[in-house]
Order: sequence, then C-alpha cells, then structure tokens
Amino acid sequence: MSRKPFRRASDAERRADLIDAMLDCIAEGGIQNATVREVAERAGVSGGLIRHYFATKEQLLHAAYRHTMVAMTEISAEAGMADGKSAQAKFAGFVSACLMPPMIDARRLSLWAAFIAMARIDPAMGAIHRESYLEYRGLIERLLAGAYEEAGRSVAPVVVRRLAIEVNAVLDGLWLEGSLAGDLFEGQELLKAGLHSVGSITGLRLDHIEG
Amino acid sequence: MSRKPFRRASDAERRADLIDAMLDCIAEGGIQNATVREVAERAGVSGGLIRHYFATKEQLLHAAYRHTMVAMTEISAEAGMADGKSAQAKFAGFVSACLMPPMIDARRLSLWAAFIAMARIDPAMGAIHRESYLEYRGLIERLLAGAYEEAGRSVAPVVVRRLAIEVNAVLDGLWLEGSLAGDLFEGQELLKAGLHSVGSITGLRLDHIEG
DNA sequence: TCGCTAGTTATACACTTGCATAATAAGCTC
DNA sequence: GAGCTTATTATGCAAGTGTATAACTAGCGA
Repeated sequence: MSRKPFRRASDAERRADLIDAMLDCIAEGGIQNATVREVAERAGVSGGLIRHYFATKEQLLHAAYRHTMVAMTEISAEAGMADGKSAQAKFAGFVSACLMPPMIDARRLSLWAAFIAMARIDPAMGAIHRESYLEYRGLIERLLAGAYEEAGRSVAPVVVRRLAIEVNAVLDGLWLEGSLAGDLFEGQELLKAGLHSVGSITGLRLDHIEG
Repeated sequence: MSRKPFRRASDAERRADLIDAMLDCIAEGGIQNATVREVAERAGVSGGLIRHYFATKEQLLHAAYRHTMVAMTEISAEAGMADGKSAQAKFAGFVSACLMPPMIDARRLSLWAAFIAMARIDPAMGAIHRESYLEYRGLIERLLAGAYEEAGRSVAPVVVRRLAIEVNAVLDGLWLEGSLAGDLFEGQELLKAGLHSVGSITGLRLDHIEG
C-alpha cells in the first residue's frame, strides 16, 4: 500500500507538462481520446492533479489551444524578422517558413483541425481563434507593407489588407495540403507553388531573392 | 408499458436520416457529442437501431464523412458545368461558387475540420480524405486545362497540375477564412479576393467575364 | 385474415467518463 | 531537524458510453 513517490514541480513546469500531454492525446487519438486519465498518464501524474492546475478539463484544452497557436505564430514571425535582410527577402523568408517543417507537420495539422472544429461550438475557443487569426494576418500585413515601401511602390492600406487576406489564404491552403499529404509533393514543389502564387498575388518577385 | 409506435422506413431513407443526425451532432456539439444516444434521438429513433444499419458507430461516422465530401464536390462541380458558357466562364463560375453560400458555411467548416482532424488517426478516414481531395483537384485541373485551351495558350500538363494545386490551396484558404469569420469580410470582398488571386496564379482574367 | 419476416424498441451490462473528496508526503522555513 | 504548507496521490461516485440481446410490432404476401 505504498503510494507512488513524486516530485513537486513548479507551477509553470507542471502546466507545460499537462499542456504537452493534452496535445499528445489530441494529436494521437483525437479529442475523444483526450480524457483526464489519459492526459494524466502521459504527463506521468495522477488524474486528480489536473484539477489542481486547471479548474476543469475544458480550461486545460483552452490553454493547449492558445499554446499551439502562439507557437505557430512565433515560428513564422521569427522567419520574417531575420536581421540584415531586405524587406522583400524577409517576406520571402516568412512565406518559405510557412511551407516547410516545422510548420508543415501532420501533427500540427491534426491539432489545428481539432481546435478549429470547436471554434464555433465553444465561445472561448472561438475567441482564441479570432485572436490568433488577427495577429497572424496583421503580421502578414506589416511584412507586406514593408516590402512595398522598399520596392518604392505605394499601395493603399486597404489594398494591403486585402492582399494580406489573400496571402494568408494561399498560405493556409498550401500549409494544409502539404501537412495533410506531404508525400504528394516532391522536393520543393510546395515551396515553389507558395512563392509563385504569393508572388502573383502581391506583384512582388519572391524567387531569386538573396539576403 | 406501451412501446413507442414506429414506422418502418426504407434502407436508404433511414441511412440518410442517421447520417444527417450524426452530422447535426458533430456540427453542433463536436465529435464528443456524437454519441449513439444523441444521434438516435435526433433521428427520432431508438438507440439500438443504429446497429441495424451500421455495424458500429465508427462506420456511421465514415458514411457521414463521405456524404459530406461528396456533397461539397457536387456543389462546386455543378457550378463548373453550366452549359452555354465559355470554358473561362465555367472556371470563373467554379471559383465563385467555392466562395459563396452554400459552400461558405460555418456548419460545413465545423464538420470538415472535425473530419480532417481524424484523417491521420483513423486510416479509413484518411482514405476518404485522400479520395475526395484527389477528385477535387482533378476537377480543378480539367477546368483549368479547358480554359487554357480555349484561350489558345498551350500549358504543359505538369504545369497545369501545379497550378491546380495552387488554385486549390487559395480556394481552400479563402473558403476557410470566409466560413470561419464571414463577418470580417464585407460584401463581395471574399469573391473579389478569390477571382484576383486565382487570376494572378493562372494568368487568366476571371473578372469581367460574361456568359 | 393470418402468418412471417425483419425493422424497431427496450433493457441490460461492462466499462469509461469528469469531478469531488480525503489521505499523504515533499520540501520549504525557521 | 521540526513543523507547516500544499502539491500530489488514491479512492469513490454518479452519470454517460458503446454494444449485445431479447422482446415486440408494422406491414407485406398469401
């Protein structure tokens, strides 16, 4: 009748572990598989502990969703921030990053889809979605505006916004296709498609860009 | 102790009812809410009946997924088949149809996302996905090839295929954005974005097309 | 009208679910 | 090291889960 020995972890560490475990559950078995017990086991922790950090399973889910979207935004934002590059090169780097690992990733896609499916059902999930969507679109808008300014082209803000929507759409779509069926695309096919289509939409030449 | 009176329905009718009920469950409460009892109640039928038509709940889910994708493909295929139109107009009609109701629809998106999330988890769902994806892409490829031929432009099949992938991606992305947050787009904004971006990618002028 | 078939309901069962509660022990403070 | 706080485990519970089984009845054919 001896209890399992344990180690007291910091608040941040435990939360992160639980979020990771929750994401693993969803990615590998779908939302239906993300039960309190399954999450706890994956986190190497007893079931009751979850309630100590999150009032309810739903709240853990919300935290996991937010975590996922913040991570994705960060990955591509970084690619669009590299120093010592022209604005157009930054934009091209951003587009490329969106269409390569670690962004192109089947697991990421499964998670994203599971969350999106709940965005309309659970208002809190909907709010998280909108928040991250607008942030992402804003990022594209800024990169785009920078590239146009550098190229000496004056484009009205309202047009930049519309183009950002379109760019976001292609990137979403290609990201989707690539993550879902990466084996259908050989080599750099996805990347080429992205640079070409984004280039066509924006009127910027994104291939042949150096530093 | 009197039983509920009932009516014996045809095989096709009952299956359709059950599939509809299953889709309602998923759309309104997520996969987690699609329980045997909930589906049965929505279909106005006792729980056990489901087993009479589908060996397992999973099989009903597969049928529901297939049904959803076939319906979506049909809607946009029809728009690309209208008689008495030029090939370019057909293509433009197809693009437009993809970005308007009934294609742009929050419920449809929730369903799609819930299914996509399972595509990597459940092999059968994965197969259904791949099947419908390839059919959709093939449809775009044919419409595109027709439009190029009509315009007197000779484009290599491999290029048409790549452009079809890109077009599919923008349409997916815009469909996503429109269905998720239709209120962020005023009037014809989504449609304009679609015609512009697809036009840019393909080099075809899709606006200003009559009959 | 009288079966008979099979579509349909009702019930049971073993198991899982999320959450509440109480008991325990890790590890800090003094 | 003693004592205290609280992170952590263990257990319990009511509700819900998918499916198997048996009883019933609608509606066809004779």
